[in-house]
Amino acid sequence: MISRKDEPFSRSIQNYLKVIYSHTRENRPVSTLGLAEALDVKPASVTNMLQKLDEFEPRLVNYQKHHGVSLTEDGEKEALRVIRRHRLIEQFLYEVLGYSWDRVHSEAEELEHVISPYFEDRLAEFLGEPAFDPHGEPIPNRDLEVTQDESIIPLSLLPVGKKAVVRRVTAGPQELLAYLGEIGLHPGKGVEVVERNPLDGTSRVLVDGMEKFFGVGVTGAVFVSVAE
Amino acid sequence: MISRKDEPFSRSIQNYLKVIYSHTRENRPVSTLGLAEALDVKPASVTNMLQKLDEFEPRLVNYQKHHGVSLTEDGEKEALRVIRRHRLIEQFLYEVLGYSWDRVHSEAEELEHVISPYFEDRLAEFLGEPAFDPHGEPIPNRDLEVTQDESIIPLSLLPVGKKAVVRRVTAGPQELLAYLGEIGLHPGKGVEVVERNPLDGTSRVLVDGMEKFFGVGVTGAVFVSVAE
DNA sequence: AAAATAATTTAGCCTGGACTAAATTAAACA
DNA sequence: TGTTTAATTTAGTCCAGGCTAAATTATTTT
Ligand SMILES: [Mn+2]
Ligand SMILES: [Mn+2]
Ligand SMILES: [Mn+2]
Ligand SMILES: [Mn+2]
Repeated sequence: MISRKDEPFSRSIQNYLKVIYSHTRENRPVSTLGLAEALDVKPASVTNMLQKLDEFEPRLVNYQKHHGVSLTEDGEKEALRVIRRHRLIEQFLYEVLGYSWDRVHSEAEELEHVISPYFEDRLAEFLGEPAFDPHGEPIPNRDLEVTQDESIIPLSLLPVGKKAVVRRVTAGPQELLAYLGEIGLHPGKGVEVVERNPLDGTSRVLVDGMEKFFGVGVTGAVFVSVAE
Repeated sequence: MISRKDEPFSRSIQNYLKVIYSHTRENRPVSTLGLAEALDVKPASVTNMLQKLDEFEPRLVNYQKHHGVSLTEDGEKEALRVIRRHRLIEQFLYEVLGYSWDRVHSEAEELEHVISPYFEDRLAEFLGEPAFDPHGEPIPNRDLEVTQDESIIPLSLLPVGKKAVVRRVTAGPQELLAYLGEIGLHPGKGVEVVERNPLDGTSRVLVDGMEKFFGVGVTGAVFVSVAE
């Protein structure tokens, strides 16, 4: 039983919680190996940290030896706090300081651990309480509620010929993001699949008046909503 | 001999360098005790760190057992980099996010270690390459040059009856700064000493149309330039 | 110049969060 | 079901940067 002492969680702990959160959005309990990769840390270090996290008071994760971890209510709250800061900062860097959207992530990854609650509030206010970050990811509000639009689908599933609007571009490798930005594939832009290879899913896509070719690696990471 | 490895200096090291820099602006080599107080750390820890700093390659400080430390060229460069970031951030918090000037310091104290060179450049540009922070302290420019106005004097030395303009309010305890802000004692404001007690230096001061009473603790920390 | 006091340094310890190598457990396959 | 392989955990280290207590050096006072 480790007491909380009212100190903020360490930067390491915050990173762990955030990664556990995003990974459990998809496949339930996360594996040690998965965390190790995402955090760029060796598996033994992950086990170590999970054991600590598991005996925090109040408990932040549910950890079962050899069966992965998931977040408790409290762990999820904290993860969402970090994510809110991260995305607010990204939005600030993009809108105010003129960063390109492929540069915002690494900077936010550091700042998210350092700004005070007061800074967070002032920044959110200054930005006009934004609901989305530059990649189209939802920013949890002050009460940590996340608005998740149900009606969005990956571009890989958009039927040929249907017009759609880009809603979210999930951060892949920095260079990919840079490229997609250059060709104008941003949230809000219209897109249409003009042809799709039935074998490997490769698509010809009309974006910003130009035709481009994407594999499923790309079309699976771009989310769109079909124009009504 | 400790190699640099091109990693950035740790947050601890940055804080040490910054404090050594400001303390040596006044009284030459800084004492272990002085550093310990300023850094809120025990003297033994300071000695420890100074020994490490002294064998960095390239060397950051000149340290002589029992005779204090001072910065080398390289150490001063690094200190100025941190100070530039600190003051740019303070200016941002004050001008853009609407912080009061007594709240900017503690926030900047953290952020100064975390922002990237790119962030620094973008921020400086966004702010219009400011030369002073909210307290009137000079912000080193991109080449780390500090403009120091020679003609400013502490309010404690301003002759009775001479009109002057506030130029700098050196950060004291937060509450004092908050009070001085409330009564309008900011850089740019006019002031005049209407009477001074010859015994203890206590002064009646006209500021923002109101008369206030200050001890030398205050008047020594407020710097003014005499109106031409 | 000796004694008393103050400042500094040394020695040894601790904590967080990483790592490697070895041991163990779970999963997949024959 | 037994065996091989993959994932995970344990055990023991390391490093930064703190700390306390004891030892040492400087400074001041008598
Ligand atoms: Mn992070
Ligand atoms: Mn994002
Ligand atoms: Mn600092
Ligand atoms: Mn300042």
